[in-house]
Amino acid sequence: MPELPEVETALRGIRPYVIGEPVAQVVVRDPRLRWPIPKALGAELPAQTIVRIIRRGKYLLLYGQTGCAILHLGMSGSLRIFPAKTAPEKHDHVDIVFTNGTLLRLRDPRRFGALLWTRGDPLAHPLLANLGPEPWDPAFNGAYLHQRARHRRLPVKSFVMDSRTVAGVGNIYANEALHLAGIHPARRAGRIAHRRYDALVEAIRTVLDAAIAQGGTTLRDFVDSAGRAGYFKQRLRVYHRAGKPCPSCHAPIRQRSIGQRTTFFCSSCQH
DNA sequence: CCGGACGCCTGTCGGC
DNA sequence: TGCCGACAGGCGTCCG
Repeated sequence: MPELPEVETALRGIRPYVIGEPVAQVVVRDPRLRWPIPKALGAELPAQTIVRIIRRGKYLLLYGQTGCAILHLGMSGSLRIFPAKTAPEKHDHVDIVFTNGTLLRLRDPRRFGALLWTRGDPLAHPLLANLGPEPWDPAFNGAYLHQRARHRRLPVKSFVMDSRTVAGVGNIYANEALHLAGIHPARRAGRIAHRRYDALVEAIRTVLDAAIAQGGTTLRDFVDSAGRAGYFKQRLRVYHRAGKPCPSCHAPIRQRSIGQRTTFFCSSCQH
């Protein structure tokens, strides 16, 4: 599910409820996520206060005083704020209960998500150490992409979905940004001109900004911290729109698989 | 080093 | 109505 805009939506929703709140307890009903939830999380986080929350790519980092929780929502994860007495439902694997009578609840039906605990710098954790720049980082620009793509033969769509290239761009927004930039998703990354990479950087930022403004995209699972769906689905130009008219030229949107991921594009406007 | 394939897990949907 | 395969927003790991 969640790509950068959905994780950012989750962050903005939970932040006011979580920052500065002392943790009373951590309830782990099922530790079997992508990696087992470490015992240290439940042992150390209670009695601490969450002092800071940031997003890095698709990761959320919840900083306590002696360590940091690293959270990833995988394909189907979501975070909700509830009154502390609210009964859990199926797939509600973890609660972080605060002393003020609220809790932060992680639901993840497919359990591709992760919740880890580190005492060191979370940005140096192996899962985060090799992430590329954030999309709005000035270092993420056309020259950077053009340089990094040199001699690479993989499809540009796979190239931008590689988290080492840029953090946070998943399947939906890669499709959308490539359409906005007029670049065919199967084009070899090393055969795209510098100027077209300038356009792609702008397109990625535009699409992500717009999606965040709509509270993300809900295809099925995703809800924000208050349980509301995101509305960017209504603005999708190509994703899940096979056979429907291209918003630019009205030619039918095509669908094929690239890099084992479903890909949507307009063969008339994207080259 | 690079690019592609696989597998993790559960739920849903379409076709027969 | 029921069953069965295909597919789904991610990504670490393995293989050639």
